[in-house]
Amino acid sequence: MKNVIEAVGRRERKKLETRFALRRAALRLVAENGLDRVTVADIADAADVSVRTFFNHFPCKEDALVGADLHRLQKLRAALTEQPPDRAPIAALRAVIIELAAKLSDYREDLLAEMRVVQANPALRAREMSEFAQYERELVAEVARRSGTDPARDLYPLLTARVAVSAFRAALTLWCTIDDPPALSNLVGEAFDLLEQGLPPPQSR
Amino acid sequence: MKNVIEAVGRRERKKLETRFALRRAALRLVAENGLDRVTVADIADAADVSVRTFFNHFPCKEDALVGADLHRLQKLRAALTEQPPDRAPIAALRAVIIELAAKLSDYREDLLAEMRVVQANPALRAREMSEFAQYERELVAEVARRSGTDPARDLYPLLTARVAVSAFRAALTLWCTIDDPPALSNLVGEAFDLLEQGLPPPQSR
DNA sequence: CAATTCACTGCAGAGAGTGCAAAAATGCAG
DNA sequence: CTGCATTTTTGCACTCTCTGCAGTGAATTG
Repeated sequence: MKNVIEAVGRRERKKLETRFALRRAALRLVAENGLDRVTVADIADAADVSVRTFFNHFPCKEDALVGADLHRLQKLRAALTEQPPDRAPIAALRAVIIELAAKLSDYREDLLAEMRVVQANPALRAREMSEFAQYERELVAEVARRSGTDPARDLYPLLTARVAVSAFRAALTLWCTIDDPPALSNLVGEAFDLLEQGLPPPQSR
Repeated sequence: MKNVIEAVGRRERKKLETRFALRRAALRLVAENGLDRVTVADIADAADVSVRTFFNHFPCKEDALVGADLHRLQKLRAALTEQPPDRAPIAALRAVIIELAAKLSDYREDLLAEMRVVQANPALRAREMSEFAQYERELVAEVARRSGTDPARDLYPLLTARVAVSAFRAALTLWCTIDDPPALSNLVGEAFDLLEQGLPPPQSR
């Protein structure tokens, strides 16, 4: 939840303001009372706008809480495309995901708050999962291109993309969960190390 | 969608009948018209029961279409617990998931139909994803136990469980997608082979 | 053949979400 | 500053989802 509002005109700025106000209010209320004990009317009231305005910004209550970031998604795929073509897909994925991780490091508190709310509500978990699924789908196509395989006939691209996202998710979860965590990028690196070693059991490390 | 109704009394049998009738009607109608052009009333009518009855069987419209199978979930975890303790977690996961795959082989047609509907509707995809997330959570705990690690401090169990589910999903997707596929168990085995080799790029295979 | 259990039903009501047209705020040219 | 176009916000009517409750009838039990 970035408060950094870098828009130009007042109109755009105000629009973003109400959007963030709604998002903030939604997160706060749901954290306090639980998803199904908060109505859209409550959220709109707390943000001091009408219910209709809420639905102008978000198609449904849940989207005010999880909000998929399409912009980031496209940038991720672009970054992957720009990786050197001789790099193995799993290595290329590692590089771009570590890059992404570096950008997230500043938002640990916000991510933590959001994660708590999401974890507590199955309906939100479902949304978050499908957000990650979007990432997977984008990456599958790119892995297929890089490796010259057909995702409709070969397991490799599907598996590799999904596994990479799993690594990111695992690192992110741990990073938000534990006290005094190492850098997110390091955790992501660790996860990819494990992957590239074929997930050896911890005893043999 | 198994028509195998193995219940005892007439009452139970009829209950299952209406449940399956609702499920069938829901799948058919949504396949034909799309999720948001089908109301619960439509589904109930098609299954010749009241709307209220629909909600006695399913908490929401979507659940009539994806239906998480808690029974299977518990059996999977139990199977994992019973694996020999000296087996590496990834190998134990492989074994139980291949076992699960074998049980699914008979239902390819039904799974395919369901998958088509699910793929076409983001809201259903989200639900399916969260169903898989349930699997992940069950498996995390068991991997942690087997490997003596703490899922709150170590990446290993989280990553391993999620990656195993990714392997299963990737195999399942491919199995339902391609014409004349190999046995699902073989695809799952292939996926785990790739994992245990650290996802080598296809050129080096 | 009672007595009980349980799936099913209808109804009333709260909440989610949409379409539409009017009102308010903003941006811009003269 | 002033009028005009654009965009955001708003209220209203409406459909659909989902829940609680009370009642009916068929299946089950003894």
